[in-house]
Amino acid sequence: MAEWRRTHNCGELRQEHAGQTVVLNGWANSYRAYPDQVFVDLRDRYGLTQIVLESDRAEMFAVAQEIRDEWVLSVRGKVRERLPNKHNPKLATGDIEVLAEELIVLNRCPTPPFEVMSIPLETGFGDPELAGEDLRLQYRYLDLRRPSLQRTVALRHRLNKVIRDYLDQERFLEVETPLLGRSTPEGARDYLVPSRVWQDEKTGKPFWYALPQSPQLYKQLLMVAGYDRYFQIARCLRDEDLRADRQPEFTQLDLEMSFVEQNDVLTLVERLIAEIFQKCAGATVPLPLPRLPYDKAMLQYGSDKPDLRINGMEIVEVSDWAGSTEFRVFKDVVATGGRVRAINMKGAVTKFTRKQLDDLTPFVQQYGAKGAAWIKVEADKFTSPIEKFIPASAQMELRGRVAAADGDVIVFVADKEGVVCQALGHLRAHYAGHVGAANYAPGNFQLAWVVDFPSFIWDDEEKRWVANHHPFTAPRDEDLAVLESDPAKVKAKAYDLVINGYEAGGGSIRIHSPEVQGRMFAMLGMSPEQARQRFGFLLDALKFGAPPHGGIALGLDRLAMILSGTANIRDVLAFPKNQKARDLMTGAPAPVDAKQLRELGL
RNA sequence: GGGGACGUAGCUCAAUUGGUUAGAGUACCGGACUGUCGAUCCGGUGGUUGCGGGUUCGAGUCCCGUCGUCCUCGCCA
Repeated sequence: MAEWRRTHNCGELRQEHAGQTVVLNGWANSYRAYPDQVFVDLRDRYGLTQIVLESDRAEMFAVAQEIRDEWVLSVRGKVRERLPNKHNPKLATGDIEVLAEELIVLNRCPTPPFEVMSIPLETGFGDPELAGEDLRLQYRYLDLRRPSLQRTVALRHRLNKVIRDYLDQERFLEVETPLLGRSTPEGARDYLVPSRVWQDEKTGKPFWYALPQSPQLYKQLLMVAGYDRYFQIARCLRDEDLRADRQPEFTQLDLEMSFVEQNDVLTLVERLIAEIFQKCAGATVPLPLPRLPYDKAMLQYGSDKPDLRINGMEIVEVSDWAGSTEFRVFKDVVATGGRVRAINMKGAVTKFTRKQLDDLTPFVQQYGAKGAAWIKVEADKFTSPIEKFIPASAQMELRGRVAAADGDVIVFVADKEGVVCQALGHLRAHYAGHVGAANYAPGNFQLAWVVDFPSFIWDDEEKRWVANHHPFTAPRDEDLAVLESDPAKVKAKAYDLVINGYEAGGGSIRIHSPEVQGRMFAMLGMSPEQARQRFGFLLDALKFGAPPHGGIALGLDRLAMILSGTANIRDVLAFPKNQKARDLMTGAPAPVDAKQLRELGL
């Protein structure tokens, strides 16, 4: 058989190669057939090159006429400059073409279930008439041929490489930790793996491994072991319901450092982040990143991951004002310890119909609020269903409080504080684009650290304090004194990296003192025995000389989403699962043989 | 577990809001064409309107159930 292996790829030939004999391999991206000529655009990862096959080679030409989309071809031929006026500026290789002298069909392809690509790579990012996502997931290997997916796969590679290069330079060691571990009670549901070897003697049921929700425990053990700078690009698994930005298995950059305080971690990581944005998106991120206290984020933006691309539209506390109006809903909420807060949507009067204003109520009801009140601020009056409950003096005061000008729309939510935050936070994020308050231009990245998270949150159902982050997160030194007496006031040495409204990562300084760790477990309602049973090995390790340490985990899938400008996490994974955690290509999860189950005692 | 949207030709969509034989683009098949490049032109094949039931003289359209996909609340750090 003739030599068919490529000498060049489909994206690299230029005028300077004219006259050379080359061999190209690739997929037929499209074909255009004439009686005496067939044009084929040959595609690989690197680009498209036009092949011309002519009828003077009768045997070859007969085959060429059969070529259809996605056939795999090898073409030997001579590079030549295209005829005058026949250059194609849409193609990087558009100044040349390859006149085929020999054609080898490496593989035929049936008509694909959907059109892979009819548009040249360089002409646009969006693929027109993209087939349904479930169909594309079923034939993922075809979908992955599309340039936009090839770009994100390449981006993931680059992201990983930038991370490894940077952390290597910073003396970090990449260490792998087990996939098969022990289930721990806190946090998300585990994916479980039965043990064939270890079974309960009485029942014959297997014991279980758990797949890691994160390498959290291991990285702390590595710190105890003296590996003072560790990282891992680690797969994590959580058996919870999915969202557009969540997969059952996902990838974190997990890192941990010894002998550091919070600011050491933030400084090192934000330099890494700036490097990532520079090298993966060509974007310059100014350092240091803003540090935004959690309380301020919740008050102003109603979210612990605010989208800072939104200008203004900040939430204003008006509970005291609301209590002085005649509006019953406001008065009752304030009287029962709730909050009334407002957002001023600048210039929004002309942007909302009456119906759209009334639709604010069902919108906030998604988040548990009873409704949203609104006021149109016009020349010298308020227009609103609740206008009659607001005396003139209160109207004047409100204008000042929310800096209202004519043409603005003020929106209120009155409820328990948590509900108000969530409702107004989502309202702000949802309507910012509508009222033109946001700059969502591609390449606009707004990053910040959110710091000073509460250590504990009160679980109303279980009537106890639960760890906001996890039970190993260190409280701030100055809050240790009130750990037991006023837990609501205790802030943690915990931090989240927030980018464009996404939580891109989070971490904390860990407790390294067994004494403090004991107090923490006690606060969480865990007896020493229970704590020992659940985390005994870690508590033992901490006793054996644990250094002060802390770290962070960055969600690399989300980071890749942000860098590539997609809102769909499946776009940045080679082989994603769908929203019900199914792999539509392989059919997983699937039943297994009875024999396998018997061996496992199931 | 709850809420919402969607499901029509291989693919992407339409069908005047319950009315005759369900259309278009693309793909595919055949033909025409000496340079195309999202080729063009002519012709053709292709439909259990996701599935099951119901209402009606009549259902792609309305109702109930079910399956699937996406978004979302709960959940998840």
